[in-house]
Amino acid sequence: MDKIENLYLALFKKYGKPQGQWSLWCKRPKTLKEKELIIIESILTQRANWKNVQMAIENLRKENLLSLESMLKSPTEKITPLIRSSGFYTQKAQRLKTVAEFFINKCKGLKMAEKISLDILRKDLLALNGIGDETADDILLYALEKPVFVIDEYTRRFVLKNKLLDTKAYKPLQKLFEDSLKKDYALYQDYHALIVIDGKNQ
DNA sequence: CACCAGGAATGTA
DNA sequence: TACATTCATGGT
Repeated sequence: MDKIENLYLALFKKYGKPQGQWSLWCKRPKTLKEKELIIIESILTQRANWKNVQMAIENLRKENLLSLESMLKSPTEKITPLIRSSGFYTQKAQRLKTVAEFFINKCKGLKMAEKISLDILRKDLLALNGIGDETADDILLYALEKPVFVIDEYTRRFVLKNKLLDTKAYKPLQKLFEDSLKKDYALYQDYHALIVIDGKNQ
């Protein structure tokens, strides 16, 4: 009888498992390399459409820059022109370096980062320049497979459309989903992806 | 030619 | 807390 749960079932019935761009982000399990790619994509996709992000990803791939390790070693001036198509390229080049530095140096690698508690990790990510609520949760949910529900513009429209809650604030919306659903990262991944897929379909 | 796309930081009231 | 502005490209 829970509305949030029923809306998920309706979306899944309509679209099935998230496809296309989401097939990697919702893949389970993921290799370490795939997780690093998702972290890089989560930065590049900030206020950018997926097609433009993929052009940047291809450029990075040609230069073997799709790992956090190589990203950290590469000078910012080398990254900037490669990610031009994703927009805000000066900022994003710096943000990629910041995130790579965090996971490689501070966490001693992605594998070690996964062992850190969700609360600490989220706080540390938010302290980084260029990482806000949404990007932090993208990384936590899709790359580190932590049970946090991602709130974005599509989710806000979804909540508004279904009259679930009358606010745009991040935390209350996140709590709305997390309180109504089983604490399951796989469910959170698919649900959020389906909300975006459905939103783009409108 | 105007508007928008998986945002975030900064400043103002 | 709630807006407004800035950063910027490629697609429609």
